[in-house]
Amino acid sequence: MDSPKTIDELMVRAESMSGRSIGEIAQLMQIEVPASLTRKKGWQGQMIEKFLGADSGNLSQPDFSLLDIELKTLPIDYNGKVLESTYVCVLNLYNNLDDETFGCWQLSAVYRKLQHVLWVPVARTAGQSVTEFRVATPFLWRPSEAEMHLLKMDWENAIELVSLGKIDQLNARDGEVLQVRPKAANSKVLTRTTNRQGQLIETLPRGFYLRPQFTQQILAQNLKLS
DNA sequence: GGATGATCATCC
DNA sequence: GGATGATCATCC
Repeated sequence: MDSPKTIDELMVRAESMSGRSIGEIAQLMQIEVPASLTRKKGWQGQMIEKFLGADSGNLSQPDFSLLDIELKTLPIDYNGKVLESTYVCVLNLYNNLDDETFGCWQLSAVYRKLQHVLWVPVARTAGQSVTEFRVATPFLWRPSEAEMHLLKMDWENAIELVSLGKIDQLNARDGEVLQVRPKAANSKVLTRTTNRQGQLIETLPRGFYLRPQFTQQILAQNLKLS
């Protein structure tokens, strides 16, 4: 599918998925559905990207580059409860002190990606096959000033610890809405960072994630509007 | 039962 | 390894 040229075009495509099962959408695209997501964790998100014509691949930029919109699928149950946190992007641990943009929120990948998001909630229940998962109502979201402030606070706190070489003090308990958790193939993967003395060391790669309570509120706001 | 830390697939 | 896409699995 070509990349959509306008927001309207994107939303028409997104809305065409509403109420359809994953099996139906996969069939339209002639893609085989895995029996389980255990070994295909990103499969659903990538299928929906393809269906909507996302064009960024694995570049570090919003999925729809022309529109500057990021796509996120959101796993929910049939009561509308958010089931998982939402991965945003990697946390750059290699803080080059010469890089004055390192601590700049508005230049960060988190800001860039979250300033405009197309959420595609997908409902599922335990024991259900992936084919039976069902797309709920996709919606566009821009963080409110208050939401943006919360994100910025959490982001700045994380970045400050990294800048000080205190990545070891940063864990998933930090951050009101945006947290930092491991993001790697396994716990033995290493990436470069610096310690308190500014020496180069290696540590586990981390990523930024939105807490489920936060995305739950985003979902609730949208339900009120529709 | 929810949250934290661990892990899986793919592309380059 | 590092980016994309995330969910799994264990702990508390």
